[in-house]
Amino acid sequence: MSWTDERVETLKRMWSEGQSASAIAKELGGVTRNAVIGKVHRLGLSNRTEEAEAAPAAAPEPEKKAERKPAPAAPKPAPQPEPVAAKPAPAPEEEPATQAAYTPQPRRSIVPAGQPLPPQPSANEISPEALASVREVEKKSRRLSLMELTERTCKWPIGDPATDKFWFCGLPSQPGKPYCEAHVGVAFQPMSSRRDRRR
DNA sequence: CCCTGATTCGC
DNA sequence: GCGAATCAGG
Repeated sequence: MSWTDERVETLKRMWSEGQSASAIAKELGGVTRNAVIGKVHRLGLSNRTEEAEAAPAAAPEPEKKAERKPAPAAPKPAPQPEPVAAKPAPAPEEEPATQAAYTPQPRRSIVPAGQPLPPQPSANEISPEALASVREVEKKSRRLSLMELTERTCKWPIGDPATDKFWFCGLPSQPGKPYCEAHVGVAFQPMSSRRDRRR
């Protein structure tokens, strides 16, 4: 794999979004996180640190001349490294909901950058045995927060996202699966047993 | 142990 | 320029 314009673009975008090098590498495919990090540095967009400059000191960097790329040939719209444009990416954080006001928020999908996910153990039609099993697992859950999830942690949501009583299972997930063994069981039910389940 | 980014350096 | 190996952390 080589760094085509498109791939570099994806890299830049994801990096600026705060995605981790490994996540980017996985997205791109064909490269390791090392490759991504190396590229990031070569591109000079290492510092994810831009803003955060409310300090009194005016000129933080009396740079030399105001040299700018004259853009030799390509009259591109100049996607140059904007000085202080990118915003810190408003984290999709939910207010802890001070057990008082319970604003029925239209639960938006709360999920990293991954593509799969949003299950919803709620109003499902699962066998009582399976449910009991899940309950049992929930007691052992690591209660991870969104930020703590990785490719190897179970992403089964537990609790109500609208309250602070919400977390993810977090137990070791099955290789290649988003959930732990127990949750894989209830998440991926064969059509056969699923069908015909009377209401 | 899982993960993160940073750096080095042979290619 | 590239990225594996390595380093330095959390």
